Amino acid sequence: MVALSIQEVSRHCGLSEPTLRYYEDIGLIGPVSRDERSGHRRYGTADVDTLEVLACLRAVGMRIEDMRVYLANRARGLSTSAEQRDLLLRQAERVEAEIRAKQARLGYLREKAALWDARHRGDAEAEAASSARLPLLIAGMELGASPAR
Amino acid sequence: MVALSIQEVSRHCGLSEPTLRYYEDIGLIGPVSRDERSGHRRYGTADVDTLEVLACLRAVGMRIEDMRVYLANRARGLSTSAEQRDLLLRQAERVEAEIRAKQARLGYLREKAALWDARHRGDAEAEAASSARLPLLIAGMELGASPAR
DNA sequence: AACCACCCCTCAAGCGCTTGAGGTCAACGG
DNA sequence: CCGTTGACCTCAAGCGCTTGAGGGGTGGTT
Repeated sequence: MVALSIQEVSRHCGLSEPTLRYYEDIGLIGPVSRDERSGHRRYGTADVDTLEVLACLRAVGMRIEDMRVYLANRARGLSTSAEQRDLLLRQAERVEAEIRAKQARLGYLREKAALWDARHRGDAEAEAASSARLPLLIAGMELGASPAR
Repeated sequence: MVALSIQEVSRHCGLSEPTLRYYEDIGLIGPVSRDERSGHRRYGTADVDTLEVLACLRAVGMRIEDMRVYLANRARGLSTSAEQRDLLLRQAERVEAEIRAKQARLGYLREKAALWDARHRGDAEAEAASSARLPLLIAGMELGASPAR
């Protein structure tokens, strides 16, 4: 039985140490066993496996409550496989929307930077051109879109 | 002098009503004038102009404190144009990194969905193939990357 | 006049972490 | 043997909103 420290687990699966503690606090994982004398967390293989999955789900922006559902389904095995698939596909759609939104925003940022650069250089013509392009970019953005999740 | 309601401004610039109130609370904008008898907020042209900019900056993930800097610089005019440009370009780089991270995560999600779908269909071969591809996708993700900002 | 539907208001709490303060334990060098 | 890292611990507060509770004002119907 391996018994990794919080730092090792953090590096391994890319979740910060506070996040690991937080996930334990809210009962997503664990309770994680402790080193008798120091009281430090020692993560076993099962914990790490679960955390790897959680890290990926989190990375794609899944909410905690959906993670709970996913883990519960996983524990129940095959019977829920269609549900698992749909949970993930819905999430994938959300991520795609976020990517599209971000690309639009990126265009805006770059144009706005060009505008200030033109001002900086005292290039009135370039400044006017940028100013003219900006409203189009704003129009291209889905305004209602969430900022970052 | 126009005097838009909070709902109108919200729709116009894509910030939620609570967010508009919040931005006023923390002094990013305003204080916004009020309708004498009802106490409702009435936004003027200057407010709306500022909010349009803020909506875009927020949409690209700029933090509140950077927005304050941006607005302060804007008020000071040309002298800070190079600074403005750099503030925006730094932000653009962050957004690009986020997009790359999200695309990697999307691939992971889709593969994981395929895995559960294979399980659902009882297709052991497809399941094994998906299982084999997943670790590569995980390896391709920048694990340390922030989930969404 | 009473009722309803809206729009707006102000708190207060929740979300999913991050950051920071303050303290313990274990191994190391001087 | 003492002092210093360094990794860990536990709160508590902060971030940037969102959500929800509890209420008021206005306008149009019955």
